[in-house]
Amino acid sequence: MLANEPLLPREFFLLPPDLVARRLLGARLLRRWNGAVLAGRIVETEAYFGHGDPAAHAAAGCTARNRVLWGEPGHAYVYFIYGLHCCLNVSCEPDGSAGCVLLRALEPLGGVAAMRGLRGLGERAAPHLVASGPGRLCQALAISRAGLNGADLLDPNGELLLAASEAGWVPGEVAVTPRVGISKAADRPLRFFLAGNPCVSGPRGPQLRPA
DNA sequence: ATTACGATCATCT
DNA sequence: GATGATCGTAATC
Repeated sequence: MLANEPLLPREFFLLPPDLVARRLLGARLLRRWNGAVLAGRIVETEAYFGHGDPAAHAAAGCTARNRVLWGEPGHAYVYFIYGLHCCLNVSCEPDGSAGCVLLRALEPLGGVAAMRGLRGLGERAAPHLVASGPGRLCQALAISRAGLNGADLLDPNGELLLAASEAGWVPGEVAVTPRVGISKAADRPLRFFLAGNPCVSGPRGPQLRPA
């Protein structure tokens, strides 16, 4: 059951988004769906700051779309983009600050057949096609704005939550690059991923120094 | 391997 | 009215 998983503590998300993004690598995202549990390891993240970050949605100030960013940390900010995709963020920083972390890719761990189905992939599709990329991640876990935007990811009874990595799991090297797909502040090194993991999306280099 | 483009719509100017 | 934290397909090198 999901309720037995060791969830991340709320304090984990009080830190600035770059630190949270870095530390979220290796953690697991769990989704209760249709009586099954879909699970994946977070292998790629991006940090967006609540202040001084023109690429962040929070730069527009508090609006109807992004208001969850200003609330309690550890909640889901889900938004619709390019007319057909959703992206999932985790709010961080204390109440009143709007930092967040975009979850960009998962390594599938459980419920993989269901995830392939949600993605419209064949049974033989490679794992790295299942949830690598923010839009693919949401499709693979049946995450949409309706229902999950604003959800508390630290509620053991919730449908979507963040669990610690397995006991004994050891993170490998972390790589850092500029963020993907943005036009403003495109030079800041705020994308983090597990070096060498095949489920990472997008460019894998050149890498900057590990944090 | 790399580049280009269309899909499609909520949100903001 | 323009833009966008993307993806899949197609074309070209």
